[in-house]
Amino acid sequence: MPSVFDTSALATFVNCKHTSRVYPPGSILFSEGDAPNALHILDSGRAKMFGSTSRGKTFITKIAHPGELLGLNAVILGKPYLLSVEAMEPSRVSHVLRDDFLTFLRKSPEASRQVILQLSANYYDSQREVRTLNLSSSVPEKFARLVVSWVEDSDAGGGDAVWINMDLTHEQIGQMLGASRETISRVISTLSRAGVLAIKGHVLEIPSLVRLREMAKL
Amino acid sequence: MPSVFDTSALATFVNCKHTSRVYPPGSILFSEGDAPNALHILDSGRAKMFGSTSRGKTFITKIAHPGELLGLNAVILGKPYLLSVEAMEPSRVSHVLRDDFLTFLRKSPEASRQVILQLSANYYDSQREVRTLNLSSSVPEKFARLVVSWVEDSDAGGGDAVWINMDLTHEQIGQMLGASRETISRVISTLSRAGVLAIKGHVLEIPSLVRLREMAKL
DNA sequence: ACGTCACAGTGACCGCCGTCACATACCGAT
DNA sequence: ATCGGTATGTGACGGCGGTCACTGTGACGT
Repeated sequence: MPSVFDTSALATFVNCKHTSRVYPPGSILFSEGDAPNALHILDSGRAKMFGSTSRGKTFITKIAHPGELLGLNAVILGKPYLLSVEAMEPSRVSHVLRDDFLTFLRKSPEASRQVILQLSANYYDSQREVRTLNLSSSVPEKFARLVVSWVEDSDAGGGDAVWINMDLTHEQIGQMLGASRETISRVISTLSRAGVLAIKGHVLEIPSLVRLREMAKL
Repeated sequence: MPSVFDTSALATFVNCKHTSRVYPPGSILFSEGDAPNALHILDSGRAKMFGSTSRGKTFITKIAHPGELLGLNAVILGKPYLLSVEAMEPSRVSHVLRDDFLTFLRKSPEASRQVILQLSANYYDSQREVRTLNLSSSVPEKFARLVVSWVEDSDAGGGDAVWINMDLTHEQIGQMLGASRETISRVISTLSRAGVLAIKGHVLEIPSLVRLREMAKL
Protein backbone atom coordinates (compact mmCIF):
# COMPACT_ATOMS: atom_id res chain seq x y z
CA MET A 1 0.00 0.00 0.00
CA PRO A 2 1.22 3.48 -0.72
CA SER A 3 2.13 5.09 2.53
CA VAL A 4 -0.81 6.80 4.13
CA PHE A 5 -0.35 9.78 6.35
CA ASP A 6 -1.55 9.20 9.85
CA THR A 7 -4.00 12.02 10.13
CA SER A 8 -4.38 11.74 13.89
CA ALA A 9 -1.43 14.04 14.44
CA LEU A 10 -2.95 16.69 12.24
CA ALA A 11 -6.43 16.29 13.57
CA THR A 12 -6.60 19.24 15.94
CA PHE A 13 -4.90 21.45 13.46
CA VAL A 14 -7.10 20.42 10.60
CA ASN A 15 -10.19 20.93 12.69
CA CYS A 16 -9.32 24.57 13.25
CA LYS A 17 -8.03 25.73 9.96
CA HIS A 18 -9.01 23.61 7.05
CA THR A 19 -11.48 24.18 4.31
CA SER A 20 -12.87 21.24 2.46
CA ARG A 21 -14.43 20.64 -0.92
CA VAL A 22 -15.69 17.87 -3.16
CA TYR A 23 -14.28 17.68 -6.66
CA PRO A 24 -16.15 15.89 -9.45
CA PRO A 25 -14.24 13.36 -11.59
CA GLY A 26 -12.01 14.98 -14.15
CA SER A 27 -11.55 18.21 -12.26
CA ILE A 28 -8.08 19.48 -11.52
CA LEU A 29 -7.00 20.01 -7.90
CA PHE A 30 -3.88 21.88 -8.94
CA SER A 31 -1.59 22.07 -11.92
CA GLU A 32 2.13 21.73 -12.34
CA GLY A 33 3.80 25.10 -12.14
CA ASP A 34 1.26 26.48 -9.67
CA ALA A 35 2.55 28.19 -6.56
CA PRO A 36 2.17 25.86 -3.56
CA ASN A 37 -0.24 27.98 -1.56
CA ALA A 38 -1.92 25.16 0.28
CA LEU A 39 -1.46 21.59 1.29
CA HIS A 40 -4.11 19.29 -0.16
CA ILE A 41 -5.30 16.29 1.80
CA LEU A 42 -7.17 13.64 -0.13
CA ASP A 43 -9.92 12.51 2.22
CA SER A 44 -11.78 10.24 -0.17
CA GLY A 45 -11.63 9.15 -3.78
CA ARG A 46 -8.65 8.49 -5.99
CA ALA A 47 -6.64 11.04 -7.93
CA LYS A 48 -4.33 10.83 -10.91
CA MET A 49 -0.98 12.57 -10.52
CA PHE A 50 0.59 13.45 -13.83
CA GLY A 51 2.83 15.78 -15.75
CA SER A 52 2.70 16.85 -19.35
CA THR A 53 4.72 18.48 -22.06
CA SER A 54 3.81 21.59 -23.93
CA ARG A 55 2.84 19.32 -26.80
CA GLY A 56 0.13 17.45 -24.99
CA LYS A 57 1.97 14.27 -24.15
CA THR A 58 1.20 13.28 -20.57
CA PHE A 59 2.58 10.74 -18.13
CA ILE A 60 1.04 9.45 -14.95
CA THR A 61 3.42 8.99 -12.05
CA LYS A 62 1.04 7.62 -9.53
CA ILE A 63 -2.49 7.17 -8.36
CA ALA A 64 -3.15 8.84 -5.02
CA HIS A 65 -5.36 7.13 -2.46
CA PRO A 66 -7.40 8.51 0.45
CA GLY A 67 -5.28 9.88 3.27
CA GLU A 68 -2.43 11.11 1.13
CA LEU A 69 -0.96 14.57 1.39
CA LEU A 70 -0.67 15.98 -2.10
CA GLY A 71 2.14 18.30 -3.06
CA LEU A 72 3.75 17.96 0.36
CA ASN A 73 7.30 18.58 -0.75
CA ALA A 74 6.43 21.51 -2.97
CA VAL A 75 4.62 23.13 -0.05
CA ILE A 76 7.56 22.60 2.26
CA LEU A 77 10.10 23.88 -0.22
CA GLY A 78 7.91 26.69 -1.48
CA LYS A 79 8.69 25.64 -5.03
CA PRO A 80 6.07 25.21 -7.76
CA TYR A 81 4.27 21.89 -8.02
CA LEU A 82 5.92 19.49 -10.45
CA LEU A 83 2.75 17.55 -11.06
CA SER A 84 -0.88 18.14 -11.78
CA VAL A 85 -3.55 16.26 -9.87
CA GLU A 86 -6.90 15.28 -11.28
CA ALA A 87 -9.75 13.60 -9.44
CA MET A 88 -10.63 10.22 -10.94
CA GLU A 89 -13.71 9.81 -8.77
CA PRO A 90 -15.77 12.28 -6.77
CA SER A 91 -13.19 13.26 -4.18
CA ARG A 92 -13.30 15.14 -0.92
CA VAL A 93 -10.22 17.25 -0.42
CA SER A 94 -9.17 19.38 2.57
CA HIS A 95 -6.93 22.37 2.22
CA VAL A 96 -4.51 23.80 4.73
CA LEU A 97 -2.82 27.09 3.95
CA ARG A 98 0.92 26.83 3.55
CA ASP A 99 1.79 29.25 6.33
CA ASP A 100 -0.59 27.61 8.75
CA PHE A 101 0.89 24.26 7.94
CA LEU A 102 4.46 25.42 8.41
CA THR A 103 3.82 27.05 11.76
CA PHE A 104 1.95 23.97 12.86
CA LEU A 105 4.87 21.83 11.78
CA ARG A 106 7.26 23.95 13.79
CA LYS A 107 5.16 23.56 16.90
CA SER A 108 4.38 19.89 16.77
CA PRO A 109 7.25 17.41 17.00
CA GLU A 110 4.81 14.60 16.41
CA ALA A 111 3.70 16.16 13.15
CA SER A 112 7.32 16.60 12.12
CA ARG A 113 7.91 12.95 12.73
CA GLN A 114 4.93 12.05 10.59
CA VAL A 115 5.99 14.36 7.80
CA ILE A 116 9.46 12.87 7.82
CA LEU A 117 7.98 9.42 7.48
CA GLN A 118 5.66 10.44 4.68
CA LEU A 119 8.42 12.16 2.74
CA SER A 120 10.76 9.23 3.19
CA ALA A 121 8.13 6.87 1.94
CA ASN A 122 7.34 9.05 -1.06
CA TYR A 123 10.99 9.33 -1.92
CA TYR A 124 11.52 5.63 -1.48
CA ASP A 125 8.67 4.84 -3.86
CA SER A 126 9.96 7.36 -6.32
CA GLN A 127 13.39 5.80 -6.29
CA ARG A 128 11.88 2.42 -6.91
CA GLU A 129 10.03 3.85 -9.85
CA VAL A 130 13.14 5.38 -11.36
CA ARG A 131 14.83 2.04 -10.94
CA THR A 132 12.04 0.22 -12.68
CA LEU A 133 11.84 2.69 -15.52
CA ASN A 134 15.55 2.63 -16.17
CA LEU A 135 16.31 -1.01 -15.84
CA SER A 136 13.57 -2.44 -17.97
CA SER A 137 13.99 -1.78 -21.61
CA SER A 138 11.01 -3.62 -23.02
CA VAL A 139 7.40 -2.63 -22.56
CA PRO A 140 6.24 -6.14 -21.66
CA GLU A 141 8.74 -6.10 -18.81
CA LYS A 142 7.53 -2.75 -17.55
CA PHE A 143 3.96 -3.90 -17.81
CA ALA A 144 4.67 -7.03 -15.85
CA ARG A 145 6.29 -4.94 -13.12
CA LEU A 146 3.32 -2.66 -12.98
CA VAL A 147 0.97 -5.57 -12.54
CA VAL A 148 3.20 -7.09 -9.90
CA SER A 149 3.06 -3.82 -7.98
CA TRP A 150 -0.72 -3.86 -8.25
CA VAL A 151 -0.81 -7.34 -6.83
CA GLU A 152 1.49 -6.36 -3.97
CA ASP A 153 -0.63 -3.33 -3.20
CA SER A 154 -3.81 -5.36 -3.18
CA ASP A 155 -5.03 -7.61 -0.44
CA ALA A 156 -4.81 -10.62 -2.69
CA GLY A 157 -4.63 -13.94 -0.93
CA GLY A 158 -1.31 -15.69 -0.73
CA GLY A 159 -2.08 -18.17 -3.49
CA ASP A 160 -0.25 -18.39 -6.78
CA ALA A 161 -3.36 -17.39 -8.71
CA VAL A 162 -4.68 -13.90 -8.19
CA TRP A 163 -7.50 -11.67 -9.37
CA ILE A 164 -7.30 -7.94 -9.30
CA ASN A 165 -9.50 -5.13 -10.38
CA MET A 166 -8.24 -3.14 -13.34
CA ASP A 167 -10.15 0.02 -14.00
CA LEU A 168 -7.54 1.88 -15.97
CA THR A 169 -7.76 2.23 -19.72
CA HIS A 170 -4.99 1.05 -21.98
CA GLU A 171 -4.30 4.68 -22.71
CA GLN A 172 -3.70 5.42 -19.04
CA ILE A 173 -1.50 2.39 -18.60
CA GLY A 174 0.49 3.55 -21.57
CA GLN A 175 0.97 6.91 -19.93
CA MET A 176 2.24 5.24 -16.79
CA LEU A 177 4.79 3.17 -18.70
CA GLY A 178 5.80 5.65 -21.35
CA ALA A 179 4.29 3.52 -24.09
CA SER A 180 1.58 4.00 -26.68
CA ARG A 181 -1.96 2.79 -26.33
CA GLU A 182 -1.55 0.36 -29.23
CA THR A 183 1.53 -1.20 -27.71
CA ILE A 184 -0.30 -1.85 -24.46
CA SER A 185 -3.09 -3.50 -26.42
CA ARG A 186 -0.63 -5.75 -28.17
CA VAL A 187 1.27 -6.62 -25.02
CA ILE A 188 -1.90 -7.64 -23.26
CA SER A 189 -2.97 -9.69 -26.27
CA THR A 190 0.34 -11.48 -26.34
CA LEU A 191 0.43 -12.19 -22.62
CA SER A 192 -3.15 -13.38 -22.83
CA ARG A 193 -2.31 -15.77 -25.63
CA ALA A 194 0.72 -16.95 -23.69
CA GLY A 195 -1.55 -17.74 -20.75
CA VAL A 196 0.14 -15.38 -18.31
CA LEU A 197 -3.00 -13.28 -18.08
CA ALA A 198 -6.70 -13.42 -18.63
CA ILE A 199 -9.09 -10.51 -18.87
CA LYS A 200 -12.68 -10.92 -17.74
CA GLY A 201 -14.45 -7.61 -17.91
CA HIS A 202 -12.62 -5.36 -15.53
CA VAL A 203 -11.02 -8.19 -13.67
CA LEU A 204 -7.51 -9.26 -14.41
CA GLU A 205 -6.78 -12.88 -13.67
CA ILE A 206 -3.24 -14.02 -13.10
CA PRO A 207 -3.08 -17.80 -13.08
CA SER A 208 0.52 -17.87 -11.97
CA LEU A 209 2.21 -15.10 -10.04
CA VAL A 210 5.46 -16.94 -10.44
CA ARG A 211 5.36 -16.70 -14.20
CA LEU A 212 4.44 -13.04 -14.02
CA ARG A 213 7.34 -12.35 -11.70
CA GLU A 214 9.83 -14.02 -13.96
CA MET A 215 8.52 -11.92 -16.84
CA ALA A 216 9.17 -8.86 -14.73
CA LYS A 217 12.72 -10.10 -14.08
CA LEU A 218 12.55 -9.02 -10.49
CA MET B 1 22.97 22.86 -6.94
CA PRO B 2 21.78 19.68 -5.32
CA SER B 3 20.52 20.51 -1.90
CA VAL B 4 23.24 20.30 0.69
CA PHE B 5 22.45 19.42 4.25
CA ASP B 6 23.27 22.15 6.68
CA THR B 7 25.58 20.26 8.96
CA SER B 8 25.56 22.89 11.68
CA ALA B 9 22.50 21.35 13.26
CA LEU B 10 24.14 17.98 13.44
CA ALA B 11 27.50 19.26 14.54
CA THR B 12 27.34 18.46 18.24
CA PHE B 13 25.83 15.10 17.56
CA VAL B 14 28.31 14.20 14.90
CA ASN B 15 31.16 15.26 17.11
CA CYS B 16 30.15 12.81 19.82
CA LYS B 17 29.16 9.76 17.93
CA HIS B 18 30.47 9.54 14.43
CA THR B 19 33.22 7.49 12.97
CA SER B 20 34.90 8.67 9.83
CA ARG B 21 36.82 7.04 7.03
CA VAL B 22 38.40 7.80 3.68
CA TYR B 23 37.39 5.63 0.75
CA PRO B 24 39.59 5.31 -2.33
CA PRO B 25 38.01 5.80 -5.76
CA GLY B 26 35.98 2.82 -6.91
CA SER B 27 35.24 1.53 -3.45
CA ILE B 28 31.69 0.87 -2.41
CA LEU B 29 30.20 2.74 0.55
CA PHE B 30 27.16 0.51 0.65
CA SER B 31 25.18 -1.65 -1.73
CA GLU B 32 21.54 -1.83 -2.65
CA GLY B 33 19.77 -4.35 -0.52
CA ASP B 34 21.98 -3.74 2.50
CA ALA B 35 20.31 -3.11 5.83
CA PRO B 36 20.45 0.60 6.69
CA ASN B 37 22.58 0.35 9.79
CA ALA B 38 24.14 3.76 9.57
CA LEU B 39 23.68 7.14 7.99
CA HIS B 40 26.53 8.11 5.69
CA ILE B 41 27.61 11.71 5.40
CA LEU B 42 29.75 12.60 2.41
CA ASP B 43 32.27 15.10 3.76
CA SER B 44 34.42 15.40 0.69
CA GLY B 45 34.68 13.92 -2.79
CA ARG B 46 31.97 12.87 -5.19
CA ALA B 47 30.13 9.58 -5.25
CA LYS B 48 28.15 7.74 -7.88
CA MET B 49 24.73 6.50 -6.81
CA PHE B 50 23.50 3.64 -8.92
CA GLY B 51 21.41 0.52 -9.12
CA SER B 52 21.88 -2.60 -11.16
CA THR B 53 20.11 -5.68 -12.38
CA SER B 54 21.08 -9.22 -11.73
CA ARG B 55 22.42 -9.30 -15.26
CA GLY B 56 25.01 -6.59 -14.85
CA LYS B 57 23.19 -3.65 -16.39
CA THR B 58 23.59 -0.57 -14.23
CA PHE B 59 22.05 2.87 -14.14
CA ILE B 60 23.29 5.97 -12.39
CA THR B 61 20.63 8.06 -10.71
CA LYS B 62 22.77 10.86 -9.42
CA ILE B 63 26.17 12.10 -8.46
CA ALA B 64 26.41 12.99 -4.78
CA HIS B 65 28.40 16.03 -3.71
CA PRO B 66 30.06 16.91 -0.40
CA GLY B 67 27.62 17.59 2.42
CA GLU B 68 24.97 15.15 1.28
CA LEU B 69 23.37 12.59 3.54
CA LEU B 70 23.41 9.25 1.76
CA GLY B 71 20.65 6.74 2.25
CA LEU B 72 18.69 9.11 4.47
CA ASN B 73 15.26 7.77 3.64
CA ALA B 74 16.29 4.14 3.91
CA VAL B 75 17.72 4.83 7.35
CA ILE B 76 14.57 6.58 8.47
CA LEU B 77 12.26 3.91 7.15
CA GLY B 78 14.48 1.05 8.19
CA LYS B 79 14.12 -0.47 4.74
CA PRO B 80 17.03 -1.75 2.67
CA TYR B 81 18.95 0.70 0.52
CA LEU B 82 17.66 0.93 -3.03
CA LEU B 83 20.93 2.17 -4.41
CA SER B 84 24.61 1.42 -4.21
CA VAL B 85 27.09 4.20 -3.69
CA GLU B 86 30.61 4.19 -5.05
CA ALA B 87 33.31 6.78 -4.45
CA MET B 88 34.45 8.45 -7.66
CA GLU B 89 37.28 10.29 -5.96
CA PRO B 90 39.04 9.76 -2.63
CA SER B 91 36.16 10.56 -0.31
CA ARG B 92 35.87 11.19 3.39
CA VAL B 93 32.69 9.77 4.82
CA SER B 94 31.27 9.99 8.33
CA HIS B 95 28.97 7.37 9.76
CA VAL B 96 26.26 7.74 12.34
CA LEU B 97 24.57 4.65 13.69
CA ARG B 98 20.92 4.43 12.83
CA ASP B 99 19.67 4.29 16.41
CA ASP B 100 21.84 7.20 17.44
CA PHE B 101 20.54 9.20 14.54
CA LEU B 102 16.93 8.43 15.28
CA THR B 103 17.15 9.34 18.96
CA PHE B 104 18.97 12.51 18.02
CA LEU B 105 16.25 13.32 15.53
CA ARG B 106 13.59 12.85 18.16
CA LYS B 107 15.35 15.24 20.51
CA SER B 108 16.27 18.03 18.16
CA PRO B 109 13.47 19.97 16.46
CA GLU B 110 16.05 21.85 14.45
CA ALA B 111 17.47 18.62 13.06
CA SER B 112 13.96 17.48 12.20
CA ARG B 113 13.44 20.67 10.27
CA GLN B 114 16.64 20.12 8.35
CA VAL B 115 15.84 16.52 7.59
CA ILE B 116 12.44 17.53 6.31
CA LEU B 117 14.06 20.02 3.99
CA GLN B 118 16.62 17.56 2.74
CA LEU B 119 14.03 14.89 2.10
CA SER B 120 11.77 17.31 0.32
CA ALA B 121 14.61 18.44 -1.89
CA ASN B 122 15.61 14.86 -2.68
CA TYR B 123 12.07 13.96 -3.54
CA TYR B 124 11.65 17.06 -5.62
CA ASP B 125 14.75 16.26 -7.66
CA SER B 126 13.63 12.70 -8.04
CA GLN B 127 10.26 13.79 -9.37
CA ARG B 128 11.97 16.05 -11.86
CA GLU B 129 14.04 13.12 -12.99
CA VAL B 130 11.03 10.89 -13.48
CA ARG B 131 9.43 13.65 -15.47
CA THR B 132 12.48 14.02 -17.68
CA LEU B 133 12.85 10.31 -18.24
CA ASN B 134 9.25 9.83 -19.13
CA LEU B 135 8.58 12.80 -21.29
CA SER B 136 11.54 12.60 -23.60
CA SER B 137 11.49 9.72 -25.96
CA SER B 138 14.65 10.38 -27.92
CA VAL B 139 18.14 10.10 -26.56
CA PRO B 140 19.31 13.44 -28.00
CA GLU B 141 16.53 15.11 -26.06
CA LYS B 142 17.49 13.39 -22.83
CA PHE B 143 21.09 14.27 -23.40
CA ALA B 144 20.27 17.91 -23.99
CA ARG B 145 18.31 17.95 -20.73
CA LEU B 146 21.19 16.42 -18.85
CA VAL B 147 23.57 19.06 -20.15
CA VAL B 148 21.10 21.81 -19.33
CA SER B 149 20.94 20.54 -15.76
CA TRP B 150 24.73 20.57 -15.61
CA VAL B 151 24.77 24.14 -16.74
CA GLU B 152 22.17 25.11 -14.17
CA ASP B 153 24.11 23.37 -11.41
CA SER B 154 27.33 25.08 -12.38
CA ASP B 155 28.34 28.60 -11.64
CA ALA B 156 28.41 29.45 -15.31
CA GLY B 157 28.18 33.14 -16.11
CA GLY B 158 24.91 34.45 -17.38
CA GLY B 159 26.05 34.63 -21.01
CA ASP B 160 24.55 32.61 -23.82
CA ALA B 161 27.83 30.78 -24.35
CA VAL B 162 28.99 28.49 -21.58
CA TRP B 163 31.86 26.17 -20.80
CA ILE B 164 31.53 23.33 -18.38
CA ASN B 165 33.75 20.57 -17.16
CA MET B 166 32.74 17.10 -18.25
CA ASP B 167 34.61 14.32 -16.53
CA LEU B 168 32.15 11.51 -17.11
CA THR B 169 32.74 8.87 -19.71
CA HIS B 170 30.26 8.21 -22.50
CA GLU B 171 29.55 4.94 -20.82
CA GLN B 172 28.55 6.67 -17.59
CA ILE B 173 26.41 9.20 -19.41
CA GLY B 174 24.72 6.32 -21.15
CA GLN B 175 23.96 4.75 -17.80
CA MET B 176 22.42 7.98 -16.61
CA LEU B 177 20.16 8.25 -19.63
CA GLY B 178 19.36 4.60 -20.18
CA ALA B 179 21.18 4.55 -23.48
CA SER B 180 24.13 2.63 -24.88
CA ARG B 181 27.64 3.97 -25.01
CA GLU B 182 27.66 3.97 -28.80
CA THR B 183 24.50 6.01 -28.99
CA ILE B 184 25.98 8.66 -26.73
CA SER B 185 29.01 8.79 -28.96
CA ARG B 186 26.83 9.28 -32.01
CA VAL B 187 24.63 11.89 -30.37
CA ILE B 188 27.63 13.94 -29.35
CA SER B 189 29.07 13.65 -32.85
CA THR B 190 25.84 14.82 -34.39
CA LEU B 191 25.38 17.74 -32.01
CA SER B 192 29.00 18.67 -32.58
CA ARG B 193 28.52 18.69 -36.31
CA ALA B 194 25.35 20.72 -35.88
CA GLY B 195 27.30 23.30 -33.92
CA VAL B 196 25.32 22.94 -30.72
CA LEU B 197 28.35 21.63 -28.89
CA ALA B 198 32.10 21.54 -29.03
CA ILE B 199 34.43 19.26 -27.12
CA LYS B 200 37.87 20.43 -26.15
CA GLY B 201 39.54 17.86 -23.99
CA HIS B 202 37.41 17.60 -20.90
CA VAL B 203 35.70 20.90 -21.47
CA LEU B 204 32.31 21.09 -23.06
CA GLU B 205 31.62 24.31 -24.90
CA ILE B 206 28.08 25.37 -25.55
CA PRO B 207 28.01 28.29 -27.97
CA SER B 208 24.32 28.89 -27.53
CA LEU B 209 22.37 27.91 -24.47
CA VAL B 210 19.22 28.93 -26.26
CA ARG B 211 19.69 26.34 -28.98
CA LEU B 212 20.50 23.69 -26.41
CA ARG B 213 17.35 24.50 -24.49
CA GLU B 214 15.15 24.23 -27.51
CA MET B 215 16.69 20.84 -28.24
CA ALA B 216 15.74 19.81 -24.74
CA LYS B 217 12.19 20.98 -25.40
CA LEU B 218 11.91 22.42 -21.94
C1' DA C 1 -33.40 0.07 -32.91
C1' DC C 2 -30.08 3.35 -34.00
C1' DG C 3 -26.35 6.86 -33.61
C1' DT C 4 -22.67 8.32 -30.90
C1' DC C 5 -18.60 7.96 -28.42
C1' DA C 6 -14.94 6.07 -25.94
C1' DC C 7 -12.20 2.07 -25.67
C1' DA C 8 -9.90 -1.82 -27.72
C1' DG C 9 -7.63 -4.98 -31.37
C1' DT C 10 -4.72 -5.39 -35.40
C1' DG C 11 -2.11 -4.74 -39.70
C1' DA C 12 1.52 -1.97 -42.30
C1' DC C 13 5.33 0.81 -42.24
C1' DC C 14 9.53 2.76 -40.69
C1' DG C 15 12.77 5.25 -37.66
C1' DC C 16 15.46 5.05 -33.55
C1' DC C 17 18.65 2.81 -31.08
C1' DG C 18 20.81 -1.57 -29.12
C1' DT C 19 24.16 -4.81 -30.50
C1' DC C 20 28.19 -6.63 -32.80
C1' DA C 21 32.38 -5.61 -34.94
C1' DC C 22 36.38 -3.14 -35.72
C1' DA C 23 39.29 0.94 -36.09
C1' DT C 24 41.36 4.70 -33.63
C1' DA C 25 42.92 7.67 -30.09
C1' DC C 26 44.56 8.70 -25.62
C1' DC C 27 47.32 7.99 -21.34
C1' DG C 28 50.12 6.27 -17.93
C1' DA C 29 53.83 2.93 -16.90
C1' DT C 30 58.01 0.74 -18.23
C1' DA D 1 59.27 4.84 -28.15
C1' DT D 2 56.50 0.97 -26.91
C1' DC D 3 52.93 -1.31 -25.01
C1' DG D 4 48.35 -2.35 -22.63
C1' DG D 5 44.23 -0.80 -21.14
C1' DT D 6 40.56 2.22 -21.37
C1' DA D 7 37.79 5.58 -23.90
C1' DT D 8 35.97 6.90 -28.31
C1' DG D 9 34.27 7.03 -33.47
C1' DT D 10 31.66 4.68 -37.01
C1' DG D 11 29.53 1.18 -40.07
C1' DA D 12 26.00 -2.65 -40.65
C1' DC D 13 22.01 -4.81 -39.27
C1' DG D 14 17.85 -6.03 -36.93
C1' DG D 15 14.13 -5.55 -33.61
C1' DC D 16 11.12 -3.03 -30.72
C1' DG D 17 7.76 0.00 -30.57
C1' DG D 18 5.63 4.62 -32.29
C1' DT D 19 2.47 6.20 -35.67
C1' DC D 20 -1.28 5.90 -38.98
C1' DA D 21 -5.32 3.87 -40.46
C1' DC D 22 -8.99 1.10 -39.93
C1' DT D 23 -12.23 -2.13 -37.76
C1' DG D 24 -14.69 -4.21 -33.83
C1' DT D 25 -17.33 -3.63 -29.50
C1' DG D 26 -19.81 -2.25 -25.54
C1' DA D 27 -22.27 1.53 -22.96
C1' DC D 28 -25.50 4.95 -23.06
C1' DG D 29 -28.90 8.25 -24.61
C1' DT D 30 -32.65 9.25 -27.85
